[in-house]
Amino acid sequence: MKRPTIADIARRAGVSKGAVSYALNGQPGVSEATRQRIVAIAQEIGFNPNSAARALSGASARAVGLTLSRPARILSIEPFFMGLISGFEAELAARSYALTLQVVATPEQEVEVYRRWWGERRIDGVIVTDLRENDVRIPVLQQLQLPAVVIGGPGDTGKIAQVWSDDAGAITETVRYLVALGHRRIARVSGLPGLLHTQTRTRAFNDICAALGLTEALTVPSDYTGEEGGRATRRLLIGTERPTAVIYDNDVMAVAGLAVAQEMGLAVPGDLSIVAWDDSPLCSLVHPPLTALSRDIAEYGAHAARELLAAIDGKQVSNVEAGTAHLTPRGSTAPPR
Amino acid sequence: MKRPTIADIARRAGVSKGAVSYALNGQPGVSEATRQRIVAIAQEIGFNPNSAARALSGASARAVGLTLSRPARILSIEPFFMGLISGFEAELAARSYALTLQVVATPEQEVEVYRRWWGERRIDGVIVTDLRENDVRIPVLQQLQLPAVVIGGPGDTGKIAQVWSDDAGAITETVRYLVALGHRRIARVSGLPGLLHTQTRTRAFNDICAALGLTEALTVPSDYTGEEGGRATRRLLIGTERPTAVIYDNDVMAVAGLAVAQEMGLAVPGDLSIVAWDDSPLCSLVHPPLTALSRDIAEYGAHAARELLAAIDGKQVSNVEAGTAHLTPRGSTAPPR
DNA sequence: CTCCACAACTTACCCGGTTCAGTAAACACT
DNA sequence: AGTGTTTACTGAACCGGGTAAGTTGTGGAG
Repeated sequence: MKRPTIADIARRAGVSKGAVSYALNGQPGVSEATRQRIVAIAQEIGFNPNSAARALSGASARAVGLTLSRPARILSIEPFFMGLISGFEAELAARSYALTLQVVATPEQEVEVYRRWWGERRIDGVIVTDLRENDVRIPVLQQLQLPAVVIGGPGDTGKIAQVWSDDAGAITETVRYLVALGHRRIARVSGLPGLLHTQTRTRAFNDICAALGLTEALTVPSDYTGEEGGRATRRLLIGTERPTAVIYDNDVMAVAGLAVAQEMGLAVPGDLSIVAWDDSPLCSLVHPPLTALSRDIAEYGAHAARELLAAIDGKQVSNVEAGTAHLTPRGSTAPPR
Repeated sequence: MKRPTIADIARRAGVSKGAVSYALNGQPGVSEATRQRIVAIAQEIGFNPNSAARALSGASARAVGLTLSRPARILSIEPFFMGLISGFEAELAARSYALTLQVVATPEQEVEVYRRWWGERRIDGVIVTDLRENDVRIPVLQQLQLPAVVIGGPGDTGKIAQVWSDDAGAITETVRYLVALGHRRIARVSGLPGLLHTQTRTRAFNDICAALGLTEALTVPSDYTGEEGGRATRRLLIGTERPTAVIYDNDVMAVAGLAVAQEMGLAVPGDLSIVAWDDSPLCSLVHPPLTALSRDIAEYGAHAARELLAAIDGKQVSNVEAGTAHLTPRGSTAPPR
């Protein structure tokens, strides 16, 4: 089948290509009557502008890029990214931007992908996740002047917009809640230590524990996988002075931690309370259901997409906080025995 | 920053644009010495061909499309799709094709997206998941002559290539295994009944149960969500003649089913054996770990991507079976008490 | 020495939109 | 009536690659 072009429309409407272009883009330069006639013809023959031609003549590519830099085995089970993607999509589809995805292994590869995309003019902007300290991607994006939005700060990203949620506030609330229940030995199994938001959480965790006089606040670094989360939990629970509550940096590790506790014959929440960060259906469907730090991840993604589209439109955007995760108590937390 | 173009390379190399194009694409028409000089310059200035220009001049867009047609709440937790995406990516990245993603709500919307992508010349082909009976997408793809690969057959897709795994064989093996353990009352919680592979599984399940003389083989339709899976499980377990084993069509429902059993005071696997379809880390990290039907989903995706790229290259492709899921026994299956 | 074949290029047009400069007609204003 | 100004267009250049057709230059055969 042949794709209809504006030349086809122009011929049928008896006008020039230029007039068709003005009419379809809502530009001034054609009369209302002509515009309606042209739009009707476009509708009728099912016209869609060739995105390549459009991108080539200076306009935008109407696409944004997202790189995912976790190994496949983590990506497949981590609900966070799919939630994020759904959120992006809702916003992007509304403005008919496409989302281009690439799975990468390292930040260096990610930089390569950004350079390639930029050179290919394939995308108008990128969404950057998992901000690190002195992130190598930031200077590259600035150099290329590629519109971007960073998720996972707050951090130093210069003029690049950020969307973040108040992790410090959330963890503070959680520790206060556990202490109110009577817990004194609270541990934490964290995500990848290189990520900025992990560091933010760890700092806030240490601060609030110190403020409340908890001397044994311990953070065990992990990597978001269930296996590692389970191992970290086992290590925490074999000590003589085992914690009575553990906070996990994602839901997958929390579920794994729950399984380890059950396997070791500990009652949850009687012997051990568990809190998961990032609520997902996963938390509700295990037994007992997990107390979790909930936030609307899709909305978080939608927010980021809106900021990115604004940046692409040339609007100066600033750092935006997208809302704090709030504690959703379920069956996995209780006063210690 | 200005993007380098072939004109820049041509100027620096002292040749014409055409020569550069021939050199970079490995076409005859330039001497080996000139080619190497041109390639070196391209390398040096970090040249990437503008994908829009390339797509416009008749060549391919070097991108393929994937639509995901499940609600966000299912997508976020279902490990299958992320595994599939990782698999695609591995293959696509190797040939530097981009993956364009769109989340849709209905098959009709999906068709709209295909039409738009085709009109925009944004993609060279699409990957179709969740094949249905009399799928509305198939005739559209044939009409548009858009290269495609279908995942989730086997079904009637005319000339469009299919990649599928032998679900009937897998479920037969599973039922035989459970019967060998001594189970006689085996139930199944299925995925969306409209999907062709769900129907394939149901038919095979009924057939093998009949062949083995199991009269109470019951399939309860569900929708892949944990909530629905849990509800279906509860309905199965409140009867007087409750099943001693349940097979779930995905891991999420299986985990939910496990939680329901635990909540109802049933021991797994003592009172109830559980089998999950599609192994994911999720199955190993609950307690007890779930016996699952494993297949390499990423490889499944990679396979599909290879077929699609072949179809785009104009090679005639046929239906391919991508390997059967095999039973991985873990702690959730045992002889009934 | 002439002619031909072929390699190694160059030239020019194509793809399908966007956009700017130009133009003719309609209209307003003095 | 004559002079701007505005409206509604047209025509052509342009984006950056791909490629068919044309042009050189070189070497070998006769």
